This record gives sequence, C-alpha cells and structure tokens, in this order.
Amino acid sequence: MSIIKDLEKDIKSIVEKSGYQVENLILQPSGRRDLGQFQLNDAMNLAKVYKKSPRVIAEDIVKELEKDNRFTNLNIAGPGFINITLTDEYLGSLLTKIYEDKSLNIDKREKKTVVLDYGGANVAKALHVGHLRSANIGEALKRLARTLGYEVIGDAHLGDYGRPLGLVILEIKKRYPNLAYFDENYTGDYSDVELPITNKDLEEIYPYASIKSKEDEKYLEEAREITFKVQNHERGYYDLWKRVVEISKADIKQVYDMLNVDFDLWLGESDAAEYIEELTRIYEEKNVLKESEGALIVEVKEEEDKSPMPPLLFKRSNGTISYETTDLATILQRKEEINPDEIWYCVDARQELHFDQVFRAARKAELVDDKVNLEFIGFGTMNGTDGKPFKTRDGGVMSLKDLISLVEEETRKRINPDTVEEEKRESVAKTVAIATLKYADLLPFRGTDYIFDPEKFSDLDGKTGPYLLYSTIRMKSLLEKGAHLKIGEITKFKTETEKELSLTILRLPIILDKALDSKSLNDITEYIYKLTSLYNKFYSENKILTEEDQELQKSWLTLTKIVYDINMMLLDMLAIKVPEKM
RNA sequence: GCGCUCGUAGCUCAGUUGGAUAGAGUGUUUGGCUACGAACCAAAAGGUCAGGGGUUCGAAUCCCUUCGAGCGCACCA
Repeated sequence: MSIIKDLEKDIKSIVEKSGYQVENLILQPSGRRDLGQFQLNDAMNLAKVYKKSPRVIAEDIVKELEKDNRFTNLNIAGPGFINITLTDEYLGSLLTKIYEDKSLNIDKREKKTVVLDYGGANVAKALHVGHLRSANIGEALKRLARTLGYEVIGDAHLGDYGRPLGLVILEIKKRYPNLAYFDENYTGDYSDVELPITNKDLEEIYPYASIKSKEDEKYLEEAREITFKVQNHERGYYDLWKRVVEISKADIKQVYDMLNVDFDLWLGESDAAEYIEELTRIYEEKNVLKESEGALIVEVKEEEDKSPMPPLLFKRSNGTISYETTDLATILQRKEEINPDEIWYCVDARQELHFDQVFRAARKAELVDDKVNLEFIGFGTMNGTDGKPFKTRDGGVMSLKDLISLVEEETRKRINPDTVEEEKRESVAKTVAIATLKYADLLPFRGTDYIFDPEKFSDLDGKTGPYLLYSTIRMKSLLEKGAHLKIGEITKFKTETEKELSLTILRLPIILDKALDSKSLNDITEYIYKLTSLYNKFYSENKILTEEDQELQKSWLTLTKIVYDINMMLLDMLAIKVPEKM
C-alpha cells in the first residue's frame, strides 16, 4: 500500500479511537495552506450522524490526533475543518522511504485482463488530426492500467471492412481493368502480380470514390456488389483487398510509430468476420433476431428507456453485414481467443449510442459473461476555431503527418546548438514536436470537445510538452553534475516550496488511481505540470550544487532525484519520449 | 420532435462522489540571466462560474426552469 493511503488509514483509526465511525476518510490537501497541509472534513458530516456540534466532534478528534507526534499545528477552523500538518522530520522520512522504494508511492490493483480497442485507423485512409485523440488517450490508458497491475492487450482494430473496401476496389477496377485480380480466367498466384498502387494513391482513391458514390447511384450499386464479393472471399477481389490492406497498414503503422503508439494486436474488422457464422448461429439459437423490412435486427429497447433506442441492424436487406455486427463478432472473437475481464473502447463520443446498442445486443445473446465489463470510453471532438470539426483552410482534413511537420518546424528553431550535436537535431526536433502535440492533446478532460488551433498546438512556452522535457532534462543534468555528492536521505527543509513539493510527491498514488477510475489522462498531465513547476520554483530559489550545508544539499539532491524519476515514469506513461538534450 | 453533452478570466482549458478566499496556461503590464540549462522564475491586472429559483451549516458542483451551443437518433462506418 502507498504511504499516503497508509497515512489515511492511520488517521481513520485515530478518528475511530476518538469515538466516531467514518466510512471513507479522505485526507485532502488543505484549501487553506496557511492553516495546515491537509484538511479533514469529516466532523461536519459526522455532526448529522451523532447529532452533535461539528466543532465538538472536531475537538474530540484533534485531542486524539495530538497524542501522535507525527502531526503538528493541529487546528480547527470554520464550521469544523480540521487542519493537519506533518512534522518536518516525519515528512522527510516519508520522502526518504519513497527514494528507497518507488513502489511505496503507487497502489497496485488486483490483476485483470483488459482488451483495449483504440486507434480508429481505417484502411486506405490517411490518419488525420481526428485520430490523434484515440491514439494518445488509448496508448496512455494502456500504460497507466499496466502500471497499476492490469494486463492490457491493445488492439488497433483496423477498419478494413464494409463499404469503403468496395469503393476502393471498384475504383481500382475502373482505373486498372486489366489487372489479373479482375481476370476470371486467371489461375496463378496473386502474390506475383505487380500492383501499380502506392499508399499515396489509396489516399486519393478513397475520397474520390466516396464522393462519386454519393453522386452516382449506379457507381454505389457496383461498390455494394464488390463489397459483397469481398465479404464472401470471392477469389481475386478478396485477394486484392488483402494486398490493399497490407499497403495501407504499413503506412498507418509508420505514423503510429512516430506517436510512440504500439499495438499488441493489429486485428481488423475483417478478422472478426470469421466469427460471423458462429455469431449468427448463437443469435438464432437465442432467438433474438427479428425480420424487419427485409433486414435482420435485434431489438435492444428497454422499458425504462427515455432516449431513442433504435434496433441493432444485424444484417442489411441486401445481405451485407453492418458494422454493429462486426463489433459483435469482435466481442465473440475476443471472448474465445483472449477471454478478457473487461473490454474498453476508446472511441469518439459520438459513437455512444452505437456502442450502447452493441453492448445490449451482446448481453441479450450472452456473448460474454455478466461479470465482463464492456466499457465505452468516449472522447470529445477536435473542433476548429469556428466551433465545427476541424478543417484546414482549403476545407480539407489535416493529416497527422502534416501536423507533426508543422510543429516540428517550430521546435527545430528552438534547439540549443551548444548542447545538441548537429546530427541529432532533426530527431530531437521530432521528439519535442511529438511531445508538444501529445501533451496538448491530453491536457483537456477526455470527454471535452476542444478547439484545435494548429498555432496554439505549436506553442512551446508555458504549460506544454517542451516545458516538461526541458525541466526534466535540466534535473538530469543537475544530478549528473552532482553525481559525486551525497544523496539518499531527506532530513531538512529550507523553504515551504520544498515541503509543498514533497506533499505533491506523496499525492501521486491518488492521482493515478483517479486517472484510471475516470479513464482520463488530464489528472496526470495536470499533476506532472504541478510537480514540475513546483520543482522549477525550488530550483530557482536555491543553488543546489554550491550549497554549503551538506545535510541540506543531500536533501535537495534526493528530492531532485525523486521528482526526476516520477517525471520520467509519467512521461513514459503518456508515451512521451525524453531526449538526452534539447 | 426525443435524447445526450456542455456554457467558468480577452483566448484555450482545469476544478463537479457538495467544503474554507473559483485555479492554470496564454495574452497584457512589469522585474530577474557573464547559465547547477532563461523552452525558466517572480509580480500586477483580469470572474454577477450563461440568467432565475430551490435543497444545504456550506453550491461552479445536486434539483427545477429559461436562454444559448455542439452532437446523436437502423440498411454509411
């Protein structure tokens, strides 16, 4: 158990010793730092239960707390707030313990297997700014959950099924009608066939076909037919699709690599398609499929629903499979291949209704055990400065690659030529650019729609990724220069800043816990900024390496090392890399 | 129409299982480098927490209501 949780438990038992039962005692930072480091609000709540004045209860509790020599400056304020301050010796000893054993500043949870579905990439479509959030949030959530003891399997769940594939193949057929893939008499091996199509072509072909299908009914019908052929593994069409997926996947992977996003599985919707037969059989056996207007549906509406709840479309009237059904098949696939305790979906908040339907339909056919938690982790939309989904000046979407280059232009200008060797500057510029983007994206609460302004994303001062990298590198540099000095114990504080910093360090486990509960990273991005800026304040107040009081110097270096280690851990959790120099 | 999410400083956002004096960055004004790395630090100014009502010892947070915004409502994914 973490030190802060231990302390909470101790205080809880002290409160109980004073004669009061508390359900859930929370030791929170005092809102009045002039009165104490922590505050207890329980006296006010207990007043109702025990029908006593909260001040009297607070006095009883304080009387008991005073017997403990770890606390000092105990006082009661306002209606009954109890303020608690730790003695310097005690606070220092707690920090020393953390220096010696980092695991004392983290609360592991019981092991669970989780499949995390994130990324949102689609075949034949370039990753654009809209994909940033799922990638960043999903990756960080995965790392956070692993740090707290879960086994997490990240799945890219590539969008490689449905109508888009029909459109792409159709357009390829229009442009290259003589390809062996379209030759019914061809009996050879398709891997020998030369395909004159690059990823760049695909990125142009799909939007072209998509627009055309909206204007040309006949074209759309042809695409539907091809979709059907591919979904039925028809020779030639299916093989070409596989090729297209490979080309596209290689490019997508490259962008995810840049973002330090790493999937354990690169399964796609089409892999789940293997399970559709079995899925259909289960749904037929459970007798939950209904025919409606020529299509097969699952009713998912419940009595107490206030909101509209349309039925889940299982099979379209033209025989093709909807994406609701591939999502159900994916659940079945994960159940059979992985058997997870939870499945998390890190996707756009606008898909909430869709997943609500899918989860209900899954429960209805008992695809997974009741205990298995299916969780929708929706994130907000990135809007432009006009409040509408972000578009570039010419009205198009901005690709992630373009965005990265844009920010990179700014970071390149700021690299210190005295510390970074010339041949490393390009890669450092890229690392800092990625940090800028990721941090800016993870700063708002997950569910918030936020305004995306490329210029603001390129800002390198203040509460930004570069600030954190710069500060962390400076800590490291300091530790290296002071490597010959004593370190390992905190026995002395000179100013309030150091104590504040120490208290912030102690709060880490609570922050991690909260972040995993809310499945949002903004608690962590806020925390790391708070910790770093407090450290920078401390840094500017003192000259550590030239300090003559050796005990103080030792305490300071130890504090530096603890903060440095936490920063490195948290940045890694956010999938932000720290360059050696910048 | 029904439903979901939201409205906090000039701008971008935190803060909501109810706690004391509502925070941060940016922008504006100002001070601090012959460096333990200034992509830093310090200070000032900036708020009827959309409006109104209610519950409570206590409300940005919970309830009701008005106004405003975004999103979603089966054969696209």
